[in-house]
Amino acid sequence: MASPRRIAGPNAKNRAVLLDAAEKLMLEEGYAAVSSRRVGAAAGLKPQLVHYYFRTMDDLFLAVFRRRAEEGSNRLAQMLRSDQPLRALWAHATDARGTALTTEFAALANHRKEIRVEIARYAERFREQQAAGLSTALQRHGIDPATVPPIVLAVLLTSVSVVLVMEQALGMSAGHVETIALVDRYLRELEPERPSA
Amino acid sequence: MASPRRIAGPNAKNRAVLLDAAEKLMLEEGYAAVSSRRVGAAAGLKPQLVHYYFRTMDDLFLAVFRRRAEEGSNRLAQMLRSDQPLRALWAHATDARGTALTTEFAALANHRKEIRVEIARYAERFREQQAAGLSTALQRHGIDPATVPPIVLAVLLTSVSVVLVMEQALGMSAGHVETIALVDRYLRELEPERPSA
DNA sequence: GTCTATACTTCGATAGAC
DNA sequence: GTCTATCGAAGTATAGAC
Repeated sequence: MASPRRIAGPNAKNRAVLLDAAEKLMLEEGYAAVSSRRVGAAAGLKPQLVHYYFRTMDDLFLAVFRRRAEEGSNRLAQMLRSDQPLRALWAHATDARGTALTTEFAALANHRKEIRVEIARYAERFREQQAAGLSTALQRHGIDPATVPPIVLAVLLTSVSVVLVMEQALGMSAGHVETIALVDRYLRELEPERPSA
Repeated sequence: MASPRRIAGPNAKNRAVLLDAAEKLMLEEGYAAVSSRRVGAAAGLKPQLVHYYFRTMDDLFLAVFRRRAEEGSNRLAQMLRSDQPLRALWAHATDARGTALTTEFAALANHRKEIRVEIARYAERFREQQAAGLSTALQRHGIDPATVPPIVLAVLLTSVSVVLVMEQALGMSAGHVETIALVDRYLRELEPERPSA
């Protein structure tokens, strides 16, 4: 049975401030740095307010995730509508900030059940949507989807970009430029034209 | 200036017990669960003993890492000597336990500088060694290393296996069997024969 | 509706006892 | 050489004041 404690409504004034602070902390110092005290300090508020706006710390994490998830879905749809969807997807996937946050959430999810199911559900939906978009893009380029199934392409795209970003954060670079060169070569074959201005 | 406190020698009797407990905790509940109290309890020892055998918690993490790293290097050399090195590498990379521990260390490294540099150094060495092994393996199979540079293959191998294992832990599966099928197809082309008994 | 005083738990680490 | 008593800081969360 959950606590009967009163909690702020979804549009309360300091909610967004706390969400911003939590996301920033998470990105710069990892999810373990996201404590009520640290978030409060970063937002210029008393730590107890975190528990007024979000019942538990997990609620806070979920709220941060949902805000980004919604944005991510919209961005994906937009990229798939562009005239160079493959290039757009690759550019977005290798954007360090976004992918780093995703990785941090994946690590967090590993030992928080409630968060895990929500992230997994979102990620699966994202992948299916991505694969569907890749499928139409490949057809438009005259590629037979039987050679490399679009869903496999989606897995590869995610895998390579996630690991490149992770390793970059660690200060690693072995094989990075060569891998990126290979992807670029592949992209040039499939989407040769620069977008018309 | 470090503390003048006395610390046990490297072969003190409870050291290995604590290392085992820490590694197990890390694997099952994530690095955040590795506190002196939890490790002590899991090892059946007083929590303060953790600080006798390891000056700081970071020292403990590094000791766990080094033990596995050494084993990993040996295993890699052994796999590269086998008659089906590609298959051996892939099987090892997709082993959930080993890769999960690696990922946990990567997450930990993200916000602990000392640990980060050591992990990065090891990972770079591991990749170079892997690429060198892949290079000879490909030559033996008559593949031109210019098509797909061995170091890129090493990056791809790591990327795909890391992400598959991570997602599996989250309960995701979209595209997994298809991706594994593609890798298997590739492996069958390169290393068609079952090893002779 | 918004915020604070406060309780209770767990953390890493050290000084010093055996 | 091995272990324990103990400290101060930080963690989450609640009850209740404004």
